[in-house]
Amino acid sequence: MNTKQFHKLPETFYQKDVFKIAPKLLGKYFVKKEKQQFLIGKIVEVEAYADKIDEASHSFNGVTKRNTLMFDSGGKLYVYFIYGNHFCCNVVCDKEGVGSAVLIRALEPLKGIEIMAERRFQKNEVTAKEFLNLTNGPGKICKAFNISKDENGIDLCGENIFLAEGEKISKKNIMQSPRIGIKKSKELLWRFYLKDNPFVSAK
DNA sequence: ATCAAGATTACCT
DNA sequence: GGTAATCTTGATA
Repeated sequence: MNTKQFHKLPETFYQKDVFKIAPKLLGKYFVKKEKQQFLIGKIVEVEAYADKIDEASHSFNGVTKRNTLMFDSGGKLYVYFIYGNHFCCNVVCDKEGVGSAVLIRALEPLKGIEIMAERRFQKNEVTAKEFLNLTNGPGKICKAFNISKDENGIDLCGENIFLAEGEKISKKNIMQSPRIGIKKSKELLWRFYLKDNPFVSAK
């Protein structure tokens, strides 16, 4: 298996408004190339984070040491550490100077499931219930895909971690809701997820 | 220097 | 459905 068989998303895909990109990420494949094999998950839930108008965003108050990548040009991976335990990964959007990114909240595991299971549950077989629980949350995705501080800033147009064309999603299957786990800017409906997909983190 | 909050998760009742 | 765990970051002094 090599990367040629994937239709990798081009740089131009990412250099647009975050609010346009977020729903388009649904159905795309999130791919990580590892020594042993590829890990692949279909994106089923995301959240958009913007600057200036978005009080919940890390970028709301301008550039800091942590959020610098959000202001970089689109097509990078922004990884941050939260609650003393978890990493979350985001797709940086728009042109340089705009502080926006899309949080990847849930994946449907497609390939490399044994590796994900080992990292999440310390065993390579999973029950049906555990399968649904593998990557249905931002911290769980990073654990299963072994993504941490070291992956912060990775170029999504490179060979290591990238997004690829996946399933075609019809508009009527895209649900919209308030974002999860935030206190400010709750009124913005910037969470997008696939209707009836069992790997979505919450209703 | 100090401190409170946080884009979560797992485990409990 | 509620909450403890856990520690980095950014704001304030």
